[in-house]
Amino acid sequence: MSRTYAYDPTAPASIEAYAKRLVGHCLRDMLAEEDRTVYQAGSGKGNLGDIVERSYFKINPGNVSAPDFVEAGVELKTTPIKRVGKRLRAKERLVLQMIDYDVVYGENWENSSFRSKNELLLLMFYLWEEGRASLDYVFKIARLWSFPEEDLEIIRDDWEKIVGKVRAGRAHEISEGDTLYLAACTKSSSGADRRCQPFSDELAKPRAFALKASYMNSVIDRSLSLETAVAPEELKTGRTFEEVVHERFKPFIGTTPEEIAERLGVDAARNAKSFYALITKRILGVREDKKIAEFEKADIIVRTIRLKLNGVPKEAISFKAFSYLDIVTQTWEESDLREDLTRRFFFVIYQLDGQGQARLSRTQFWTPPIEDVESHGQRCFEQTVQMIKEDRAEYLPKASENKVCHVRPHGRNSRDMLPTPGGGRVVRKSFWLNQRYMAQQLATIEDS
DNA sequence: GCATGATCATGC
DNA sequence: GCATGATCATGC
Repeated sequence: MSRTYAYDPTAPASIEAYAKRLVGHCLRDMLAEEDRTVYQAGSGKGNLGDIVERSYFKINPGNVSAPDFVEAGVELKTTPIKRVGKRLRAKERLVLQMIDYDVVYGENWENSSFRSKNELLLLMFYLWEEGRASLDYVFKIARLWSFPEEDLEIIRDDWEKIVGKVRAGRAHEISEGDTLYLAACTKSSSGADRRCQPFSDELAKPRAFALKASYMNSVIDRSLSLETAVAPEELKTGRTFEEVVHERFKPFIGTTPEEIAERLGVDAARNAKSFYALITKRILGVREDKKIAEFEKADIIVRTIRLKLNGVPKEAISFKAFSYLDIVTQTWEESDLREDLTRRFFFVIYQLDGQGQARLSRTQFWTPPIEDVESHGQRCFEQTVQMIKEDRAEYLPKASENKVCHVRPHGRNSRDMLPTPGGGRVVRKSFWLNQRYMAQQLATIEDS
């Protein structure tokens, strides 16, 4: 007998979309009458996590080593946050899994049950409030979470450290302070509860793998600062993410930024340097104080370009300033410049008329052609490094010397300087994409 | 009119 | 307080 779900239990995206329906609501709003009365009567006393699993998602997870949504490989975690001043903080650490001292010592990281069970989490954060019934806690964040590569490196080290103590017969000496993100927290019903460990006669406290509250705070920050522009349903129609994004801008083509601001209710000063960025966010349906989730996740650089009558951008495109001391230690292959030039860009392009009035012209995704990057980009980088090493940081490659990019000041003012390897100080600078080059690129990809 | 140098406004 | 993305100013 297959039961019917309000979501597709084999598809993480569908599970997440269903989970997000709970955001802004409490369980009392969402559950059928019979479910509510069960929990009010106390018979299903269980914590909020149990109620979410059984009554909201209608799953009945029992297997401790498999994820809750077995087919989708998704592990559901319901966890409280609290208000601290204006911010939302984790109320507690997030317990992921009991540590079985007799099993874990024989595992390695790659095939550990920790990894297989926690590969993809569905995090449901609710706002805990003093004195409220748990059915009335309001959910704030619902999202899939897989550990970013850089976090996973540290979590692996943490895991190794904890398992290392078990292997050394020192499970009784484990401390949460041993590790950075992943901790082995004590977990017992009674304080006197003790377990055997495989390589020592000493009894150890029962412990569980848990993400520290500080790590959960970073997850909360990363979740709240992002807002999705394109809903999963919009991609079901066979359109690509990029097509959907272009579509959003279409109704505004030919109109001025002032008109767009008016129509979308953007109340920002026209002279604000973030004016165009705000318009872009509003067109994509993202609030001002949020970042555009898809662009952040895909590392896409969003920039506004204003084209002069002759089709050349009014301004060059800057990257962030570099450190003279740091850049001379980089090789081209692993340089920040190469990384920047191999990223994808999303341009919102306005055309300026004879009076200097801008009108939205089109939007364009763009990645610098790799042959340009590996030739002109590399030459610009290597000349820059060479000249800095020769203590000539004042004379870095100019736009007239390179087809693709150049180096130019990029600081607060001419007194904003950074140390050079030669012991001097030179005005802070960065790489910039040449206006001419961008004009040529935008012209050739115009109708793609 | 463009290349280069200088600086601003904002958000974190 | 400062870095970043954006923009202004100037000199040829």
